[in-house]
Amino acid sequence: MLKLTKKADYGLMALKYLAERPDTPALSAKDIADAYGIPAQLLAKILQQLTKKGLLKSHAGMNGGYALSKPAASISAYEVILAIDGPFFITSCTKGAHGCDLTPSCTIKEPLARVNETIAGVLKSISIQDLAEHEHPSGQAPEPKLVTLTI
Amino acid sequence: MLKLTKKADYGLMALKYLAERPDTPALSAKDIADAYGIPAQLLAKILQQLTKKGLLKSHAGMNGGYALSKPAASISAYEVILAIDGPFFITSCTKGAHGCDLTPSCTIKEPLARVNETIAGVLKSISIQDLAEHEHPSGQAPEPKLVTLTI
DNA sequence: TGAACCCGGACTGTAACGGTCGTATACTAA
DNA sequence: TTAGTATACGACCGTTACAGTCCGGGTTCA
Ligand code: SF4
Ligand code: SF4
Repeated sequence: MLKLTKKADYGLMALKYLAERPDTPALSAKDIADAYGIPAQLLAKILQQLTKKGLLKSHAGMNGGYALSKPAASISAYEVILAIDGPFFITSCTKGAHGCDLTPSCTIKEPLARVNETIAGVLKSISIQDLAEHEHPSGQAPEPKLVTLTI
Repeated sequence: MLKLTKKADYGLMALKYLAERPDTPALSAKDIADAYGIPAQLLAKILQQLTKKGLLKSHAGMNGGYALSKPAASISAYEVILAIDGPFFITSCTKGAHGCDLTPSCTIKEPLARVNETIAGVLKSISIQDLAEHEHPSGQAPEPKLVTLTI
């Protein structure tokens, strides 16, 4: 419950890895997979999905691989999760697929939808660059962000 | 991914239902289940868990049932989820159970832990009373809350 | 006593997740 | 031109967690 998919997890790791090496033209899926110990074939598929959604640019052939299609600061964790796992909802009453059948009688779906929106806001406010820059050696506090929650 | 369990969902509904009827001594699991269309046996087990965690008080026998053990304002959604689904983590590297095996090489677990903490904060700031009072007929905005996020 | 209620474990079907395999395609360096 | 390196894509499968059911107990009260 309320757990991130490992695929999304891996995707974030890969993007961070790319963000830390902005000068390299492209990195192959195998390179990134080896760097962390992620199953290579699985990572490959994840990167393909990210490419299809426009977050990455791919290049086949020798010395090919993947590169960010946007600056790291303008890629949010939300986009990544969305691209990999599809639209995400805290509850099962999504209106899209087969939602729960007691939607009409339910009285908490509106409040929960706000919570959903809030969490999405949290994810949206985190960029890949935030992840890549997470080293604060001198101990100074990084940028704190504010999220508003309205029940 | 990132989806609330239906059990937790049902638990929140039940607590809200109880919070709206503070005068009744006790309500049986079947009563609440019938009110919404939740499978009765399933709800029963959920309420038992909540009782074991101290969020509810139970009373067996005729005219028995469940009642809140605390005022609705002091029960957070976080507690409910925690009681039903156990300690929740966004990632799989919990250190408790069988976490993912690439924890040592992973470079994003600390930032994600902060995100986890933030989401937990969101849940903690929502009380059952907030859910029960969600009717704003006159259209006035309800209490907005602030959550700080530090990457 | 018995009806109405709580308690708890065992059990099962289903679907999503994590991961693998195989093959087709694209590019490029030699 | 050809070999090698890479992406692209779909099919496949084992495991696990979730949602729900069943049943044999205990309690309380009328
Ligand atoms: S309708 Fe209510 S019970 Fe059903 S998934 Fe949505 S919030 Fe949960
Ligand atoms: S260690 Fe890294 S990859 Fe593994 S679960 Fe934690 S965050 Fe995800």
